[in-house]
Amino acid sequence: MSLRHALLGLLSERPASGYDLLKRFETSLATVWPATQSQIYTELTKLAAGGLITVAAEGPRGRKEYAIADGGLAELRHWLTETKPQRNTRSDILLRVFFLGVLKPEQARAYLAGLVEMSEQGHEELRLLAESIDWGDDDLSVYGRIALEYGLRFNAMRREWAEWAAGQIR
Amino acid sequence: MSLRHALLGLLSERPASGYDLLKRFETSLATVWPATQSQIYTELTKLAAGGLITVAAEGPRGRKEYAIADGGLAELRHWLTETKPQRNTRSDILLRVFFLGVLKPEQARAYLAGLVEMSEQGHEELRLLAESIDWGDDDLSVYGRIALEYGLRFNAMRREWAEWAAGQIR
DNA sequence: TTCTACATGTAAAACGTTACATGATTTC
DNA sequence: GAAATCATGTAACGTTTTACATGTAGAA
Repeated sequence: MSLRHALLGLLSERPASGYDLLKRFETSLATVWPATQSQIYTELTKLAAGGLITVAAEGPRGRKEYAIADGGLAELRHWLTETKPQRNTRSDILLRVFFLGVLKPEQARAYLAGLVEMSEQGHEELRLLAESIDWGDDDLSVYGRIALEYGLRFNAMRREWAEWAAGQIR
Repeated sequence: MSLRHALLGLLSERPASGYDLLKRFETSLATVWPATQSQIYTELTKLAAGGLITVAAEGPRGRKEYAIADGGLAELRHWLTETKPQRNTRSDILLRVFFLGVLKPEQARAYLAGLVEMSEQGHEELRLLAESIDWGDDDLSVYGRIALEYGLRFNAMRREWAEWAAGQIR
């Protein structure tokens, strides 16, 4: 049920239309919480029906600009402070590792080499993104920077691990 | 669609019943690919209907022992070598970080402190697990060890990151 | 005028979780 | 004989993905 919280979170920053939010999901949230257009519009309708957000303005082409309501902000804070994050996230990358024994050693190493490359690319993309942003000391900058740093460290860790792992296979 | 591959992977090691497989999902695969009893039994029926696995033996209490068929092994190898792993995994842990700005700084730091603790616990659990296993040099040992090492490094990385992040919040 | 971007909505299918339902064998 | 474990199956519900469907406004 985190999609609704992701939407509330984005709307807590500033009012936005479904279309605006979709763009945010495709960029900053893409690596953390992917969501489709279909899902976003459906959930916005439900949130508005529940009074957690309101239609603050209507624009051209049927544009509806949503704003977070007091109840929505309370729900967002409740989620952040009172509910525990899920520990288990599915990782098909790691799941595959368990079964590499059915492949020939060189195929298993090739898989791990692919992970090295994926991690390098991921790291580089984030590095460029970090460079392109003019970081201030507002909330978005501070927490955006923290999330981005996680990505950098994660990719570096995975790269080193995959290199080490390839060396374990004889 | 990775549940079917997880099942094929486990059955490639040795024949097993739905019940046996459920236990494997609750232990070794729990952190990587959680699955419920309901899901497992349903998928096994489908895999058997598709000829990717067979009922190799029947035991007491209606026990059905499944074995992987040639087609299933081919499908498993195809998945491992020809399909790309998903990059984006949802992380509600990281999603929350984006929105910590709606909390008071001390609440945000408390959240990150919780992540430090979670990572320490995760690390410790894996360390004990690693100690308790008698590692050989068979496939399962080699790849199981590699997957476990990932968990250790991941938890260490996350712990250090969360500590650093808490220091970024004024 | 044509293309691109803006903008929304719904339906069907696939996947995942929770709950219900049942019963046999083994162990104490 | 009771309790724990082994063992399977299905129904209802919620979430996610893919696909279909439609139309407007602005830019070139």
